Amino acid sequence: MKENKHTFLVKELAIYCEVTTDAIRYYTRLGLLKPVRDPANKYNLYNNEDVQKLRFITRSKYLGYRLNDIARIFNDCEKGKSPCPRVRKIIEQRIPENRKRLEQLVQLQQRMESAMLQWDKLPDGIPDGDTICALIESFEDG
Amino acid sequence: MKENKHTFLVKELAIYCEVTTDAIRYYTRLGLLKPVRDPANKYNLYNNEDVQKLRFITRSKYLGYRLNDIARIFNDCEKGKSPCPRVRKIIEQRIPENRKRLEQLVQLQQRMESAMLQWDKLPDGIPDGDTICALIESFEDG
DNA sequence: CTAAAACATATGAGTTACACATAGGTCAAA
DNA sequence: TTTGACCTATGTGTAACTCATATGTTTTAG
Repeated sequence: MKENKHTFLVKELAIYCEVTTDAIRYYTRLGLLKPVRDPANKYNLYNNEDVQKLRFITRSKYLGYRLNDIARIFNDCEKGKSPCPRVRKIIEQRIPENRKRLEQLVQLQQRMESAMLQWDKLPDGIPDGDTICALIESFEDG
Repeated sequence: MKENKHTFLVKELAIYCEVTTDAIRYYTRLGLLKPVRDPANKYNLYNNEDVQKLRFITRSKYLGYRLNDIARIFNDCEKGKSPCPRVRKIIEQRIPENRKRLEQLVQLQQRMESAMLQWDKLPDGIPDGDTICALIESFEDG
């Protein structure tokens, strides 16, 4: 008995699922959500399936999936194919990617903090022909 | 006696400074580099000042500055104004921003790894009306 | 009844820093 | 002279929206 035929206008769906109307419209443009058009006024009518999909999108993004990953997942489902192998494969790629990105950001953070410390003792420079910014040009790693 | 009037074509500069020609052209489009045009063939001729600027760009990016930050820094210099106060202010903003981003990525990493572990024991699901992807929908934090 | 407020639509620009592709002009070597 | 390597400008694609614009619709207040 899941025949709950409730429909939502975009803002109602936004409030219900705690996302912005802009995001919903964007997902709709991408074809991730497929609302029915009210012929009277051309408004988009979203239903329970869209609620489920939208929640799925939110959860997927929370796990690092991108919108085009999600599009492919939906595609698998429409063809009656299990999306799970794809889902596993994507996360296996994304974990090392993210680890790398993380390490880069950690190092950037260290450089920035190190620069701040070094610069605390330095005066501001006046631009001459040789120097653009005394602070940046004097920075040394380590 | 720094009157070294050597000039570089784009690829020469690229090799000399270890950046791509595309990047140099992009910086040039943005106005960060201002090569002289050879009237004979309309090629861009970069000089020592451009070498200095290009190296400055590379160092600045290494410290987390963005191209439009760098544009403003160059602007200060052209007006004879010290860019240092701006440089300090930017890095003070960027450090907490980056820390926040870093924390988000750490948490994402934890979620992804946690998901991988949970999913190792789970079979692939077949799409039915209720489930899109059994793995993603079964994921629980913590 | 009407006018304004609050909602809806589509569409295009802006964000970041390039990489890549296209179409075409230039130059050196074989 | 042709070929290959170089140069130019310009447009597209990337990620996931947000914001702005112009315009149509529905509801509500006066």
